[in-house]
Amino acid sequence: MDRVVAQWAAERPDLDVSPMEVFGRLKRLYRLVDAALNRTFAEHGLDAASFDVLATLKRSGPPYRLTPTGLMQSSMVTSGAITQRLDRLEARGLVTRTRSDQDGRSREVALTPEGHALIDRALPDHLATEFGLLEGLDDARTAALVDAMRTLLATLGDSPD
Amino acid sequence: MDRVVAQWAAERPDLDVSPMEVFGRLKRLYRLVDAALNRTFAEHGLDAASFDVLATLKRSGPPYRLTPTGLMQSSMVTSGAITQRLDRLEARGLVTRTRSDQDGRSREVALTPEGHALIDRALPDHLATEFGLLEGLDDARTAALVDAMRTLLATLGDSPD
DNA sequence: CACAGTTACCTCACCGCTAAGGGACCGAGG
DNA sequence: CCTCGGTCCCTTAGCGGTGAGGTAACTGTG
Repeated sequence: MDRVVAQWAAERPDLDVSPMEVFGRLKRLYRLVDAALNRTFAEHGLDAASFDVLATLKRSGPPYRLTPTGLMQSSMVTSGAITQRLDRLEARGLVTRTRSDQDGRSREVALTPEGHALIDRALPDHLATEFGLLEGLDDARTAALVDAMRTLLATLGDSPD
Repeated sequence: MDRVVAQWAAERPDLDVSPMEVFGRLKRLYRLVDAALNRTFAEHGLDAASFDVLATLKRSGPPYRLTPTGLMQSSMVTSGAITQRLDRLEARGLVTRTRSDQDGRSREVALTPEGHALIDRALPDHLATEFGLLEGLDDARTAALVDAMRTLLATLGDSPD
């Protein structure tokens, strides 16, 4: 990224490209982190999308049931994407999908015992990977990073979750 | 994200999920930023992938020529993705693709006058959008953010660019 | 100079997501 | 009741990406 900024300074000295220091690194960091986390997911036969659903159900606590709409909101993807994720997880026997008693339009997605077991196995490994990535960052810098991201998220109107 | 961490504390109090404070926000921030930047790109008939290629060619300076391999390395995508991006840009007359004189396997991708004009129009708007996103972040926090990301990228073995 | 290995780019099958739209269902107001 | 707008989920076409593999061109070795 330093080289990118230097190139722009040579080619378009009239422009202030300093924001690229932030967003260029953000993109690069996201991609590398994503790849690193996916390697751990793959060890458990998962990918980020499947892990996301299982983890969301798990951390919702008993009775480990959510609607597709709830999962959609927590995942920042469209309803079509959730349908397909659930198709895959259901086919593997990791979740069940049943009609809601209260509302015939709604479905209830629940973790099966296999789903519970899988997320309980994968989660500690996932956290270990994340800890490993943070190894080089001392506590003060980590706190500063979280603080800055929290501020940016507020600017972007990040509501819940 | 605060709620996510609280949920895990209730459901799995044995696990330290503090890294999620970082990586959960990173993912969320990336997605929101990506969406915001894409809106600006769309105003110029572009998307992030096309902008990426045009900007890389532009900042490479005269003679504004790079090989597909060079573009691939700078973009962190596979060669197949670059081929398709170039297909689209070439069809729109924004770049040309010619055989290299020195190496018959290699191609030279160059900006056309239309490509130059488009990236020159889009870049200032793009930077304005980025400045807008950083509005709420003071200089010290911005510097801390860049510093932390730089450290993490080093951990992840980020080499050039 | 022949050949094996490497490099550069492209091709293709597949995958997950989006966006748009459809069907089933709910509930408030005539 | 019955209708009608709104909600919930699913379906589908299309898109951009990956990963594996193919072809053509270059290079170093004997």
